[in-house]
Amino acid sequence: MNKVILVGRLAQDPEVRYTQSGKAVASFSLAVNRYAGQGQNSVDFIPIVAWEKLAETCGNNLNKGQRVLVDGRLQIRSYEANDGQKRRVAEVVAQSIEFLERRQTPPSGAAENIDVNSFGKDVFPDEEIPF
Amino acid sequence: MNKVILVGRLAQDPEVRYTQSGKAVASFSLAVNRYAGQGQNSVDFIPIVAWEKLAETCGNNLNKGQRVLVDGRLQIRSYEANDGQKRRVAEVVAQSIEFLERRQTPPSGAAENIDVNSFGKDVFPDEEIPF
Amino acid sequence: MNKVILVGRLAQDPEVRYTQSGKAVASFSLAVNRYAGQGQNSVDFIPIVAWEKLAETCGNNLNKGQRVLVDGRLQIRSYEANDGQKRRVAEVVAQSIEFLERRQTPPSGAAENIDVNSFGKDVFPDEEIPF
Amino acid sequence: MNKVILVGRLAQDPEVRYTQSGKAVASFSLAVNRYAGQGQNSVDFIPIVAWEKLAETCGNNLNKGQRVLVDGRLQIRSYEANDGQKRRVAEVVAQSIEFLERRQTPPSGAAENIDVNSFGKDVFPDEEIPF
DNA sequence: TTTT
DNA sequence: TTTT
Repeated sequence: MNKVILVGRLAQDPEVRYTQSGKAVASFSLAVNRYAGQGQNSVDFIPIVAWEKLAETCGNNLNKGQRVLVDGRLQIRSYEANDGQKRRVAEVVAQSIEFLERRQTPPSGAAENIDVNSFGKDVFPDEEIPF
Repeated sequence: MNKVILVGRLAQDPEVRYTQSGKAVASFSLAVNRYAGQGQNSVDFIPIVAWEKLAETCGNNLNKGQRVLVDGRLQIRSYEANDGQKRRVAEVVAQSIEFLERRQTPPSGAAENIDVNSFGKDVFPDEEIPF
Repeated sequence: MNKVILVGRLAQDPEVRYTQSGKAVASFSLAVNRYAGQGQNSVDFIPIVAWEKLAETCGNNLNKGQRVLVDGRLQIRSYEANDGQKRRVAEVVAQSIEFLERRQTPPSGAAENIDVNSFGKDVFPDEEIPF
Repeated sequence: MNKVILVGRLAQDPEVRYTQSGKAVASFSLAVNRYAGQGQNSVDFIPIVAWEKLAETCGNNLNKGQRVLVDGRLQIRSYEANDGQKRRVAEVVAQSIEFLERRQTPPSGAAENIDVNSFGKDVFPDEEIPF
């Protein structure tokens, strides 16, 4: 059991890249408000990653500022930093994303609440992420 | 909504420290197995933090290897590294912990499944964590 | 661990009643869309119950049609039906409710996304529910 | 979003039946302890349903008394009672089940913590359940 | 840095 | 109908 459920707003437009094997990967930062008691609210900026069809759905339908619900798992990934040091980064690998509002600037005919529940349910190994 | 639910085993005994204001903080790494398809299982080592009464319950009742269910929220914390650089670390702030098995080496009379659901439900601001 | 997380729309205005001891209880039915594959979507109407301050917040701020996120636990309650038979009903006891959109017909100055995370965290016994 | 996460013990051995179309369906009641404050613990007996491969895994590996974690969704199902009246029943449709302890009376070589995460992820319509 |  |  490794489950994460977040509601927040995209802090940026999703970036979609492709692995060498051709898999789409979307990544963005999610601003999640933290209720810290007496009017002292703060924010966590949480890195989100989505793969394959779900990645493309994100790229095509999500924009900075939009509110979403992300259902996924928390993953710790190791990478080599510029100074040659090994560092760890945590990110949420999205398994499904629910759109909680229509996009700010509707380009085509984006319906409210596109359900992507059927995409991206697969679990991926620590494949080469191109970023 | 910022919810994390994990089932895993303590990768180490909990360390309990105290803030300057006297609050207990327990921290440990949780080994969460990842089902990566065809017998290719791997692990995420996820940093867990608990506060106050829940921290003390952890210190008194948990040991390396024990399996627990952690219910909490995902938090990104900034700190200054040794080289003066600002770095971010993700950790799960436990709101409750369910013990899924009795401890390996029962010291007193530790019952199976001590329910700590009533402790530590509070949300803490980014207070000075002493580690 | 008994956790339920639902996103849906109120199928009706909340009804607020009071127990003999004076506790507020709100109840409503939540329409939760079910993604049933190939365009075959259906709905579950799930009974929600909220207590005390959270009940009052519901009564004052929620209306039929509004979309909310409910975080709670699943409870089975026994009652005696009109024909004298004992029957069981399942309901979700809300621990917190996040408003995912401003109300349809703003009466006062209802802000978007009122956070009620701090209310209603308590667990209630099977008290006499007045309905 | 319709998510339910429960930890409890099987109140009975799973019953496995088959629909007319040949799909396996397992059902059992899960005893979930409720922490009701001051030593006043009570229990919810929650109906669980599993389909197909997951149903068979349940039938072959689970017994009364075993502790499991159920991850699923809450579903309201209508049926016609013996007296001709329409009635509703709530049940949790399991999407995955994690075994939190080895079975009481190991028949073959049941390993601890068989991971069924890869089974039963599909969502089924309100198909004819044979019970 | 790591658990079974 | 019920688990530890």
